Amino acid sequence: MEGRRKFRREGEERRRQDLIEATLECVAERGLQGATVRAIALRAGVTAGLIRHYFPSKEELLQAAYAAIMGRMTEQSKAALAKVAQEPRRRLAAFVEASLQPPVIDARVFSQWASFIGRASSDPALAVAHRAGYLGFRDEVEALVAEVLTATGRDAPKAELRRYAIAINAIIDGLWIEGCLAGDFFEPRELAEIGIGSVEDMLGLKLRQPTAPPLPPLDGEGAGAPTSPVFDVAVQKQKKKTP
Amino acid sequence: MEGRRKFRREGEERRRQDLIEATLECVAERGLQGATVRAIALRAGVTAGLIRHYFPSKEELLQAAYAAIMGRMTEQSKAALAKVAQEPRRRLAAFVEASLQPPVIDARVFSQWASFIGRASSDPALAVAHRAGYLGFRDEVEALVAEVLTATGRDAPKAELRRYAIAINAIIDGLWIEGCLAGDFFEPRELAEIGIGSVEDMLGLKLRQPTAPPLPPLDGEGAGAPTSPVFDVAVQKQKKKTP
DNA sequence: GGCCTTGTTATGCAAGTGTATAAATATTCT
DNA sequence: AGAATATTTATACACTTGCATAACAAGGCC
Repeated sequence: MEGRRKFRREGEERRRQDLIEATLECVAERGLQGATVRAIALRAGVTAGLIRHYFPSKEELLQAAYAAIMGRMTEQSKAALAKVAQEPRRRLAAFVEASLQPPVIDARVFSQWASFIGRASSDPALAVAHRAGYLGFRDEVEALVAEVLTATGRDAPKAELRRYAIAINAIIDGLWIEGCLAGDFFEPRELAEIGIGSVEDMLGLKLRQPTAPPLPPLDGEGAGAPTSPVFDVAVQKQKKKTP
Repeated sequence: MEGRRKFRREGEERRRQDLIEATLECVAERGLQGATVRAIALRAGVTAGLIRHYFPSKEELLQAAYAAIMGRMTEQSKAALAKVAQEPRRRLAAFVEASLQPPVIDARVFSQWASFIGRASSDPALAVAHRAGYLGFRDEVEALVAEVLTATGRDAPKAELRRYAIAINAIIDGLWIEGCLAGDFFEPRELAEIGIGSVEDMLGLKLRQPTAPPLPPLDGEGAGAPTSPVFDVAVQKQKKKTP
C-alpha cells in the first residue's frame, strides 16, 4: 500500500558531497564504527544502495571523507593568510592564531581526525592520504618561518629552518588537541595567545606589536587582528646557538 | 570427531591482563573495528565466550584496555624521573627526553591512542578515562616546571605557571605525534633535542650543560644522560613579559 | 579416588554488516 | 507528448557481530 518513496535526482557532485558530509557527521558522533552505510544513507537522506552507485565500495567513501577533512583543515588555516598578506611576522601570527581558534579548533573535527588517523596506521590508502596532508601543513609552516627570518634579516640555514618548522608545527598540533579535547578549560583566546607566545620564544623575536596587551578584543567580523601594518622591529633577542 | 579443545585454568588477574593485551594488539593492528570479541579471543588463545566471563560486556573490556594504555604511557614518562632524582632542570629535561623516544614514541601505541580517543568524544565512559589521564600528565608537567622555577630563583605566578604547563605539554604532545606517525623522517634523538630546546626557549633558561653539543651519544644502558649533577646556572635570559 | 566448584569450550541466535541485483521513477532529449 | 537513460529505491543474501546458554573438564577439597 505505501507507494515507493519519492525522490529527486541530484547532480553527481552534489550527491558525492552530501554523502561525504554525512559520513563525517556519523564519524564525529559515533566513531568509525557508527559510520555504517545505512547510517550514512539515512543522514544523507537517501537509501543505502545509492552509496554503491557513487563509490565503488565503502572503503573509497571513507578515503574520500578523510581527504575532505584534511583538505578542509589546511584550507582554513591558509585562509587566514589570504586576509593578512602584508608582513611576514604578522602572517605567521595570523596562521598560528587561526589554527588555534574555531572553526579549526572543533571537537567534532578532532573526533573525525582521530578516528581516521587511528586507522591510517594499518590502512595504507589512508596512510598516504594522511602523509600528504600532513607534509602540506608542515611545508606551509616552514615557508612562513623562512619568510619571517629573511624579513628580519636573519640567515636561515636549512637545518635550523627545519627544526623551527618541526617545533612550531608540534606546538600548534599540541595546542590544537588540547583545545579540541578540553576547550572548556581555556579562555577563548588563551590558546592562540600561548601559541603565538611560544613561537615568539622559539624564534627569539616578536610577531605582534610589542605593546598590545593581549591583542584587542575581536568585535568586528573575521578572525583578524587590526589591519594596521605597522610593526616595531621589536625586542629581537638574539637566538643563542652554540657559540 | 575432534575432541574438545584442551585448556588450562589461569588465574583471574592473568587472564584479564592477557585479554587486555590482546585487545590492544588488535586495536593497534586493525583499529577499533578489528577488535572483535572473536579476534581478541583468538589472539589471547581462548575462545570468544570467555570474554564475557571476565568482562560484563565488550564495552568494559575496551574501557579497561584504554585505562591500561593511558596508565602505561604516563608511567613510562614518570619512570624517567625516578632515575634522575637530583636537579629540577635535569629532571624536566629527562622527562621531555623520555617522552620523545621509544618506547613512548611508538607507532602502535599511537594507533591505539588515536583509536580510543576518537571514540572518547562520543562515549562518556571513555571520555572521563581520558580526561583523568590527560590532566594527570599535565599536572606532572606543571609540578616539574614549578620545581625548576623555584630552583632557579624565579617567582612563579600561578597564571604563568599554567601557561608554561600548557605550552610544554603541547609541544611534547605535538612532537610525540610527529614521531609516532613519521618516525622515519627524524634522526634518532632529533625530536628529543627539539623538544628540550623548545622548552628551554619557552622558559628562557638552559636545562642541560650549556656546552654539551647535542648531548653525548647514549652508549650505556638506560635512557639517561650522564649522571654528573653539575650544572651551570647558564644563560638564564630574562623572560620578557609585557614591561 | 570421587565429588564439587567454576573456569572454559562449544553451539546457537537475533541483529546488523557490506554488497549485489532487480525494479521503479525522475529527468532529459527529441 | 513519448521514449530513452541512468539515478534512486527496494529487496535479498552471505557473512559477521555481540551476547546467551548449555555442555564440559580442570583443579582443589574431603
